[in-house]
Formats: sequence, C-alpha cells, structure tokens
Amino acid sequence: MKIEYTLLKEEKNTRARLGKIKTNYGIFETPMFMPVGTQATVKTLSPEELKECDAGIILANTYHLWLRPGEDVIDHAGGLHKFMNWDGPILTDSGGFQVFSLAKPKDITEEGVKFKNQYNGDSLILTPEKSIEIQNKLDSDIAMSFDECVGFPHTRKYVEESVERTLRWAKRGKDVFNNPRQSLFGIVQGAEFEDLRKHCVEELVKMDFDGYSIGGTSVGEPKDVQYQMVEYACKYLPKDKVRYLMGVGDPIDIVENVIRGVDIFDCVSPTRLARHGHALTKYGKINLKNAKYKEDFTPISSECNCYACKHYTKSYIKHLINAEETFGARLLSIHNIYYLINLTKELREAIKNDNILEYREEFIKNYYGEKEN
RNA sequence: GCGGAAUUGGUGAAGUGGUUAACACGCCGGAUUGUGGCUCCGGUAUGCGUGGGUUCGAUUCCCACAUUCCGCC
Repeated sequence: MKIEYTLLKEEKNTRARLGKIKTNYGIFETPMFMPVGTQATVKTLSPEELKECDAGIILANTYHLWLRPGEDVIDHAGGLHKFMNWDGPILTDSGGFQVFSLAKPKDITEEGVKFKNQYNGDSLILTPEKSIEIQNKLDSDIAMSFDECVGFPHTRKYVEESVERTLRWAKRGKDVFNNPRQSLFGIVQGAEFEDLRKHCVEELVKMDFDGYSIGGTSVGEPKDVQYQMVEYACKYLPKDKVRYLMGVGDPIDIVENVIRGVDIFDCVSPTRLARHGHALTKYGKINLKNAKYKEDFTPISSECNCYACKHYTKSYIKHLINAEETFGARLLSIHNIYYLINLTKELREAIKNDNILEYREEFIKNYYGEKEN
C-alpha cells in the first residue's frame, strides 16, 4: 500500500503542523528529521543504533545505488529493506541533487542528465524514467521524482526553463511508475520566485502525487531566502499531503521551516559534522578538536539521553577523533542524529501546546547565546 | 687525544651576503545543508647552537667554544 498521511493538528499561531505517516514498515510522527544513508547505510551506524536514535525513516540515494551495487542486486536481495536489514521506512532521492552536485550545465538535456561513472569512467545518462525504474526496484517506501536542483545564484530565465523541464520530467516519471507498495512525491522547484513556486505546485497537484517535496534549497542561498522559498511553496501546497524539505538540517532552519509548514527534513550534516569532530548541542555547535576539551570529562551534553552522552566524555571522544578512530565518528553521529530527531520531537510537543513561537525564542537564545564552555 | 662532518620552529627539513626564512607534518582556529569519510580555508620561527669578528648590512663569510655523529689512536 501507499503511505497514509494524517494531519493531526495545526499550531494555533503559525503554519506548523503535527501529523503522522503510516507506511508498510511502521508509523512515524511529523515533523521528523530523516538521517541520510546514501549508500544503503547511515555512515558508521548500524540499524540498531539508528533505532536507538528514534529514527522514524531514513533516506537512500538512487544515483549512488544505481552505480554501486546496481539496482538489480538490491532487487534480487529482496529490496532495500532486506538488503540493508532496516525494517523501518525508507525514502529514496531520485538523483536530482546529483544533477546539481556532479553534472555540468551542458550535461542537462530534455532527455535526462549525462554523468560519468565515478568508479569506471563509463558515460551514463539518468532519465526520469530510469530513475523511477531504479527506485521501483529498490522498493523504497517513498520515491522522488527526478528533478533538476538549481543552484544559487541563478537567473530567472534559467529557473523558468528548469521548472518547466522538471514538470515534464515529473510527468514522465509518474507515467512509468509501477510499484504498488511505493509512494511517489513531486518536487517543487522555482527558486525564490513566488509565481514560479505557485505554478510548479499547481502543475504537480494536477498530476496528483502522494506527497510533495520542496527542492532548490540548501544550495548556498542566504537563510532568509531559503525561508522565503519555503513559505512560497507551503502557501500553495495542499494541507492533506505531506511536505518534505530536501537537504535542510541546520537546527535553526528546522525550527524556522517547521513554523512555515514543513513536515520532513533530511540532511547529511549530522553525520558529516560528526566525522569532522563537531557535536550539535542545545547551546550551539561545539568542535571537539578544540584544545579546551582535552581534559573535559563531562558528556557532550548533560541533558542528552543518547548512547554517547550516557557513556562517554568529551575528552575520550576528542581523543578518538584526534586518533582518527572510527568509534569517535560513530559516537558523534549517534549524538548528532539523536539531537536532530529529538529537536523535531520537541517541536511536535510545541505544536501540541500551541507555543512554538515561544519555543523558537528560547531555542535561539540558547543556541546563539553566550557559550558556557 | 687527533681528524672530519653537522647544528635552522614541536618534528622532518629547504635556503640566501640585503624586502615578509620555502615546503611538509604537527599544533591552534574556522568551514561543511536531497554525502566521494582520506576535504577545504586561515594562523603558527621578531629568528637560523653560544660568544666574538669582517661588512653599509650576517642565518649565510672568518675565529673560538659547546653539543652530536663518524673515523683513527
């Protein structure tokens, strides 16, 4: 069956929404942060550790799994869930972000996008049909339309053309989509132009997708521009469908965009920051490589209930990071993912209590205020 | 005891009679947003073993001393 989204409550003073999503692999509440597991693994974490972080859903990537190990391997394994031993929901990105991060403008054509296989140099082309076909085989719970994620800055003319192409790609993908266990989302592009976002939403809604993603953010734009893009998209999106903001995971951005009506987020930052020695805390981001933590025998956060904070000190984790031991990256990944998922949990509480604006004020005061350590 | 070679930052080291002593590692900071885990960007010797001398000017040339290494007695 397809996913079922239920809007449980709208916050009294903002556009923030409390909801729940039922999937073939369990139910989770929104707003929710989704850890990124590009290559069918959230880097350094086991599925059991993800469960301990309260992960409700994770993300995997069509482009990377297409190149390695190939969608047929995963199909023959019995699908992505079985292949990676994750029995919770999975969302797959379409490869659209790789259009932004890996392809050159000249590689984008009406048919699709040309790539070089990074492992063997083969010339490849990813089309909307191919992306959907791969995702059907991966058997994720939620698939994404193949889109073009436009970088920042850009010209209005380019965005206009790109939005139209992304809409044509969305239609082509939907026409070949054929996995009854899977849901398909359309992706709203249109950069910072309200009329283009509106137009894109309207055309996608006509095609009747199972949910909607907001794309084209977290590509280098200023924060206020990002919030504006999200506002424009949410303003026109139907209330009875889930909204997923792609690639956003800075804590303040999660707070601000939940307030603007976003339900799901994903971001590589918690795991990437972890690998580079950073920890997210209520009082801001800290860098465990800093000399001041050398003999700090307290946990990253005394208020955190994650596995890393319950058992290990900053001093020890700093040592692991300095020694390039993978356990350090793993402990910090657990902590950072736990932190972001817990942040969405607190936001759900704030929506229930209709005090999300107060929550934001308190959050900003703590996160950007005077640092204690 | 005699002879030879060497002595540059936390480390390995390049280098020149004349602006800010190369580079690498380390160290100290910073970055990281639908993920190429080995990435990127800054900062880091007011001084070239010590003391004299030559010179307009010495880390660079000369002398002595100290230390280290090698060879010989």
